[in-house]
Amino acid sequence: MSASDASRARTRSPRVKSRSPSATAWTLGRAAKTTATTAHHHESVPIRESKRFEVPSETLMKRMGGPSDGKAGLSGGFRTEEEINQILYEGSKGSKFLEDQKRRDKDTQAKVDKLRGILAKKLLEARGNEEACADAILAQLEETRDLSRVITLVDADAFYAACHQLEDPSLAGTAFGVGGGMLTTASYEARRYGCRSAMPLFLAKLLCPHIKSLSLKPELYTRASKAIFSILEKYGPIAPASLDEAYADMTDYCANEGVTPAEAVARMRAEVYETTGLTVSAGVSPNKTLSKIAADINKPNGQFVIDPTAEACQAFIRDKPLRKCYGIGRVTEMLLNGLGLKTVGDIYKHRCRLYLMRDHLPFRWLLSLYLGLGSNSVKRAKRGDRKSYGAEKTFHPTSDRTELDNMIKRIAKSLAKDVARSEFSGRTITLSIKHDNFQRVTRAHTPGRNIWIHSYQDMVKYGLELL
Amino acid sequence: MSASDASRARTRSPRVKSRSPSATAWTLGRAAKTTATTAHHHESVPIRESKRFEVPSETLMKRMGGPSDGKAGLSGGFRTEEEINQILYEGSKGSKFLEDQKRRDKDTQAKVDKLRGILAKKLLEARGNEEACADAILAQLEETRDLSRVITLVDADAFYAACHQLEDPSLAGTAFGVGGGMLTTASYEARRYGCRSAMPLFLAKLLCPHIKSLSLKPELYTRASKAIFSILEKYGPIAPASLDEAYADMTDYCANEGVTPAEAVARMRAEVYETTGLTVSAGVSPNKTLSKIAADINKPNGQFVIDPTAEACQAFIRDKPLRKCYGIGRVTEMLLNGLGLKTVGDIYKHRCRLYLMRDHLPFRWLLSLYLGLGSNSVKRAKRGDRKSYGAEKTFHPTSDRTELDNMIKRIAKSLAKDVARSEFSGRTITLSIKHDNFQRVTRAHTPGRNIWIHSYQDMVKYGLELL
DNA sequence: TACCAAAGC
DNA sequence: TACTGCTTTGGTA
DNA sequence: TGCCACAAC
DNA sequence: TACTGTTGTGGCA
Ligand SMILES: Nc1ncnc2c1ncn2[C@H]1C[C@H](O)[C@@H](COP(=O)(O)OP(=O)(O)OP(=O)(O)O)O1
Ligand SMILES: Nc1ncnc2c1ncn2[C@H]1C[C@H](O)[C@@H](COP(=O)(O)OP(=O)(O)OP(=O)(O)O)O1
Ligand SMILES: [Mg+2]
Ligand SMILES: [Mg+2]
Repeated sequence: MSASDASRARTRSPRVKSRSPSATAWTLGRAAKTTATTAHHHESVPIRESKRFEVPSETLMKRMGGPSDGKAGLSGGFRTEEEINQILYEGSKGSKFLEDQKRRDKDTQAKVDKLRGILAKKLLEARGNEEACADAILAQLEETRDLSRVITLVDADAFYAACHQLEDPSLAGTAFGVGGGMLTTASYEARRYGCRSAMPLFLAKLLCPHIKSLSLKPELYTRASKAIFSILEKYGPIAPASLDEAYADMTDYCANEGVTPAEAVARMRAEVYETTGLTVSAGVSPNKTLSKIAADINKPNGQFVIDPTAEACQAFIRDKPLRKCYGIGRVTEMLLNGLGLKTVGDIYKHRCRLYLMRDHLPFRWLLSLYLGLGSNSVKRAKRGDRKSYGAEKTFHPTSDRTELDNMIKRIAKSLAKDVARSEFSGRTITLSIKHDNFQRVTRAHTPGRNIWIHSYQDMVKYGLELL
Repeated sequence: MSASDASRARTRSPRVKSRSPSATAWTLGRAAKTTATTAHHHESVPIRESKRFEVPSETLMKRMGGPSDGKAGLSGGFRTEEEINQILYEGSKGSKFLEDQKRRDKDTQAKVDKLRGILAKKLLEARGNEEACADAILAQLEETRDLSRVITLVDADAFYAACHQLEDPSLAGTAFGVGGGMLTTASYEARRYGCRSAMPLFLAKLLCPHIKSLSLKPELYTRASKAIFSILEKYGPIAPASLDEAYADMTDYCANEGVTPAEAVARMRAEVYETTGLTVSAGVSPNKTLSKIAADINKPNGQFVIDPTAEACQAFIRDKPLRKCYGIGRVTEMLLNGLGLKTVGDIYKHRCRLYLMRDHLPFRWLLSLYLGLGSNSVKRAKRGDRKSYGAEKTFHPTSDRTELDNMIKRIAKSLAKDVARSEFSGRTITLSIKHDNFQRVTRAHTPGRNIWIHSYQDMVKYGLELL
């Protein structure tokens, strides 16, 4: 940090954290690293074996599938997951992205090791009452079970792709993806080859050389989204969860119409299709947690209903891999794997050790997952509830500070425009830089409790000086 | 980093590691942290219990004794170690130093947890042949045992203090320490109160209010050191390990004079005392590792001889706490404790798990420790072997960059003088800054394989620009 | 409050 | 050759 | 090579 | 109120 930077930081930036130099030292050494020294008392220690030939670990290979992989259980394709991951790995070899994936994999492995260590210690201190404690909590959670409502999750099939297909019906049945350079989704035909959301086009082409890619058309999706939601609303209160999915509370509809949930949802899906030309899939159960998982089961253009009984709920979720649950991603899955859990049912099997680990894991949430419990509150968020607006752009790596500054300013302008249009204002401005090794640093500043930021000038004034 | 820094860095400094910005993002948020949000699917999860009342951990309390504590088994004082640590803890409460100790303690605990986790995993994969493998290596190491030499470690008693006492005999029997503000050593009388090396004076006074502190007089110690070593040389080749301790190979002396090692060492110690007025303690065994530990046993002014048999060597070291071994400090001790080892004998008991952990621990070195093996090579380092020179100074924390720069330059001058006097030159210059929270950052630079640094100008030119 | 990791679409 | 852009949550200091 | 943690006196 | 100064080793990226 230069002198001028330092002084600015001192007068204003809180991120210095009152850490001041209190000593300095110089060392002048023959070399940065001294080789082959006789290590005093270690003289008799033989040299450690050198590292083995590098072979990608199983967990790293799983990472290759991208974030969406493992969640949506794709099947019926030309290749197995292993073959797909192998191709992706070969195609990624030597890239900085892969290096970053390796780093993350190592970090996660380290977390797993640490957690297992804590478990080992806790097991020694176990008092023998863990099962009783866990069971007591299970009983307490069971008390809260509410089977009275019909909660549906509706999720559009290959949403962006379907929207484009509406515009251009000749796309039907062809392999294509949406997004320039990076796929946001892939048509079901493309998925058979292994193409997925969040996959770069150049890799998708390794899997499916004839894949076509379409540019993003955001207006298309918001329009379709509104069309879908306005139909859903006829069946009960809804809570949109993203552009292409929403929860609906269809309890009253079923009661009023005297139809089963299955029938009600079938009607709703049919109406969506007839009105918009889009197919949606749905999951139905007494709560959002289960419905979310259920919606994936008969995708695309299907539905799955879980009977509103405690038994059906538990039976449904018991054998599901933990990764299927909303909130359990790659890392949490590996952590739980490390403790010996693979499926939701294992939560019960290992409730003792989970109880011991309750300070390090969301214990009660896991138990309620096992019981098939979940929230059934379906409330539409108000527009004013939105917490933040952001804008981001990736560019060719640059080490030219001026060029960087220009980029930063351009993004700020774009955000400012967005914010102005929505009449939003905030108190904390955050600037984030992604480096070409995919590491990110963020710098944030809150000028004051009552100081609201809206304009481009404000953003740059407060944000850009953070570096 | 400012524009000017960045450009300089690009042209010269390797520490940028080719990490260039590749994306920027802005986020404008309502607040830095949003409170009491309803967490989608986690809604039914109750809030975690808040942290317990803060009470210092056992390991943190052990830290209070300072680095020397636990190594040198002080005993016969007025207070127990626990009482001493309690007083030191109270005296340190609220200080940044203590915060740093807490941080380090936490880091170490995390390491322990991680290691235990790895162990747990390895235990699952255990193939059952670990004992055989370990025993094979033990046998192989046993082959290397060499009992033929008489290796002595001589270590002066309360060295700096003793030097001062020679100058001022009235200090004899009184409680005093050496060092302004920070004690480098304490007289044996002061040690009875708990005063130790590396203890700040203000804490020493809590333990021993009448302690006197003397300023450092480096010439005194180097002179005394030379005097001692020149006597040791009469008894065989020596290898100084610090100002106040040296290894001596007395094999030939014993053979030529026809005396036992005990008698030879007694003579040597007597001669040192008669000539210099300083008492030294000594350990004798077939290797440096054992002699080092042995020298502490009958301190002060005593000696301990280990018979040159495999049995005696093993019996001697078996029940010693691991911490007594050279190379096992606070962290390594805790790591080994975490694996269930406390004494050197436990290395054998747990050789199977140590074998499993051989990639994460110095396995063979630990085994040879258990066997009581060690190097017996006693070679005096040549003057030209020295690898680095350094200088460091602690000052009142400052956030004034100019003041800091001045300090940095002053230290560089002091180092340059030292280096000039010794006609040393090096290729890597390192600048280190200690902050008031005791965190350190270091920046190093090697201008080139054939570029040698000696002058103040070189140091500042290459070093100061590192920040 | 600030920073980062994880998770979702 | 090449790996997005958006929002939210939770842990930690 | 550069950076940090650990260890020792 | 307050917690050094010097040298060396070893792991990791
Ligand atoms: N990683 C991503 N980056 C950007 N946009 C994404 C990403 N994942 C999904 N989207 C967009 C495009 C998707 O069509 C839309 C809905 O996502 P999602 O429901 O998960 O998949 P999908 O609707 O395309 O297929 P399906 O639901 O049939 O599995 O959100
Ligand atoms: N942490 C330290 N910082 C600075 N100087 C130290 C430190 N520890 C020791 N010294 C100096 C002062 C000591 O007198 C000298 C020799 O150290 P050492 O042999 O460990 O203790 P000692 O000789 O003072 O007592 P004894 O050997 O009797 O236990 O080195
Ligand atoms: Mg969808
Ligand atoms: Mg000594």
